[in-house]
Amino acid sequence: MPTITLPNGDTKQFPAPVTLGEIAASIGAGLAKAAIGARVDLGAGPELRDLSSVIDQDASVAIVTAPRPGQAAAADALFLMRHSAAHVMAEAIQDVIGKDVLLAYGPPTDTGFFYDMHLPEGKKLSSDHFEAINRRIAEIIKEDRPFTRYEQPADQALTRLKSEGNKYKVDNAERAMGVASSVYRGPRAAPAESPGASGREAASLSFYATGEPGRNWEDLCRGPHVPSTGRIGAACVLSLASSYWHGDETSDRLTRVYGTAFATPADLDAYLKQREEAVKRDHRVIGRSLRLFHIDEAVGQGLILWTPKGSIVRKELQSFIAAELKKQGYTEVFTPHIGSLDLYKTSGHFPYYKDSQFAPIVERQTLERLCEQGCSCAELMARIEGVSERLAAGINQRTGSQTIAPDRVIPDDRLVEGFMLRPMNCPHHAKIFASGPHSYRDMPVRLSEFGTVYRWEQSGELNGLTRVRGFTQDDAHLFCAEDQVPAEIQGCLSLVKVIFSTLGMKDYRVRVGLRDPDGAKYTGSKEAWDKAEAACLEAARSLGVPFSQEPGEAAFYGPKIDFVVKDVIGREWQLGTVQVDYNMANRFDLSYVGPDNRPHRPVVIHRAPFGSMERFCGVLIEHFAGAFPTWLSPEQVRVLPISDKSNEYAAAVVQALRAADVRATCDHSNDRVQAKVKVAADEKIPYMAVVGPRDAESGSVSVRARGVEKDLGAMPLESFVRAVRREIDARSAELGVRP
RNA sequence: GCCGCUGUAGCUCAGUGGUAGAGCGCACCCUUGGUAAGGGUGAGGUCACGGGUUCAAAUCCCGUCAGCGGCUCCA
Repeated sequence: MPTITLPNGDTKQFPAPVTLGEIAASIGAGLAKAAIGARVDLGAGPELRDLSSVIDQDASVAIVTAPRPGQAAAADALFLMRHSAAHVMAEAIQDVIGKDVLLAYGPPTDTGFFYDMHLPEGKKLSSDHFEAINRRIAEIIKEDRPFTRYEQPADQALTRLKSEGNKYKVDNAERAMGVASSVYRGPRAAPAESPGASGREAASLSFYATGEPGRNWEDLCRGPHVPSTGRIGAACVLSLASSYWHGDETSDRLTRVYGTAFATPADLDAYLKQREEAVKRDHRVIGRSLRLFHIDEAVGQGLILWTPKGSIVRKELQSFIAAELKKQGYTEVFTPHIGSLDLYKTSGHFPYYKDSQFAPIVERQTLERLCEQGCSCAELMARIEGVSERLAAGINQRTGSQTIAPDRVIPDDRLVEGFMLRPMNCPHHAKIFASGPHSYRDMPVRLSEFGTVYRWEQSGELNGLTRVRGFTQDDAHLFCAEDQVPAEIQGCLSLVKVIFSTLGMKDYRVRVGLRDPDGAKYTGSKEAWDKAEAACLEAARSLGVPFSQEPGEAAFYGPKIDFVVKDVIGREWQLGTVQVDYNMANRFDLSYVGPDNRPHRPVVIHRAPFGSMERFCGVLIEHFAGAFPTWLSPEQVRVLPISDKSNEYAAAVVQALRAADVRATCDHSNDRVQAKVKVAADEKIPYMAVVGPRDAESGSVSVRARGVEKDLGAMPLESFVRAVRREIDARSAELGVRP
């Protein structure tokens, strides 16, 4: 006698087990018609289920419906459609390419779905096949075949899958049954689930036929699905990529086919259009057309050349944050881009991350001498990577923990000294702190620097401004007494908030990176980590925005609070970051004198509200689609003389603007005004000042603001200059000059 | 780093074995025009780089480099 609780609190009693479809029908015919699945809570948390699923105990049930025309589809509905569309696409691909394509894993994602598959030797799938595949997808949807679920005892199902010769499905089934030996930490896009596991004990495996089992296409799958293919509004294949089986780079390489589905063809169309539009916002495209930055093969991969226009944007951002830092009592320092290898052995960067740093720089004479002595490459490496006895003893003594492997320690006279391009700024700042005595009265010491760092990123990871090999952090290190940590974290978070609110960036998420309980890469004591993690969580809670806690995302020296945004393609990038570090002070033996006249260890906070200037500017270009607010615009006003006859007055206008520290130029070309307007509009310049004989006579300018179809009319030059100046000073996000 | 795709003028791209092309941009000339492209002329190319096949290669093959999309990484 199941009692069903509906979302509005009503309850319904059924004399016998019922399907979710029957429950929908009992509520209303319209609902039954619109239903495509249901969200069910049997007491263990809500889960999505098929309409055919039988409920034989008390439960909360919310029917998931396909949206009415014009209504936005709910996440659950899209999930069901996309999960189902993955099956339809896989069937279509097998129809087009061949039945011998081995399917591996095909989950829904945030914006669609993908299916990983293994193509048999000699077979190829390329975008040339998309048209045929999409046609077949449309046919299958039109055929409106039911998604038919059936179950088989696990051992029987496994035998069958083995006979079909698809090792991926066999593997899926084994994992679903819980017999797999290794733990599957699924790809981030697709959280680990047990494909085909029908119950928690997985005594049986479930399959879905698109139509009639045994006759139509089918796939091992745990579900849930929409009732029939026709209930997938519209679906299409989008792109091809590659992936590793289980995300393991030593495992098989698979072909990943991305697709998406929407409730209606109109929604799908709108999505595809939006994707096209997004590409136009790509910072690499805008960066080239607006000449904001340049990457040159001859300079090197992932190395940014800031052109004059981009440099203005970056410089304005730096001045903006510098003013905020001054308010918070920071002091500025300058340090070199390179440091002794020993420094990074002390800080721990070299042993922990040597593979993601540029190779050490060793003096030429030393190398020549070693060559003459017949030193092998392997020997050289060992002697560079080794740690001196003195250094190892010091580090171990201070931290009390074994941070240097014994085989790393070699006699000082065998050691080859070198330098490194710095991967982080903190060691230099630590040495500045250590260079003089500090009283508790002077704490915290806040050292800031726009510090450029270099990291050896894998070539396949490089991406425009967002992932580079040399970048400048708006870095600072706060050396605090322990009881100052919470307030200082708050101060850092407020910087990030000022940046985001000034620039009108609302679409970000906050991530608290904690240590992975099984991870071995971390340095420092458990007690220190516990304290640091508690401080970060406390600060995140006070932020007033939702945040996620992510084990394994911590830095090797401490936990952190990150601000993450998405680019136009939907990829996530970490921008601002605040990291608590209880380790660096130990490693560098930093101290301050407390009120008790005894030395105390400071706690160090690393923070970079922009993160990296390169990445931030990349994201910012996309945020504004290149149309920067006036204060950030490389060119703020373009003066457009009607003809040569007005050149003299135009020059006077430019001069007046420049005198007020407004970035202005004049378009002297012999084009007509129409053309000059078009060019200035394409360059996304905030204001145009059209000047002709009439303006020269009255001392006015005819103003046109970006994004406004018509000109705003004439206004006195002086008031225009004043208005623009006021807008810049306010760092206004909007163009506000009006006559 | 791995898989796939791509690489032709400053930019966007056409050219599929037989003389290297277009539009935009650039230079110059005409035009002196009041708000999203007036007209003309011209310069500009080791067809990414290196090898191979061929009478002949931008085009076919191999390798390298770089870019793009993923994956894997990411202090």
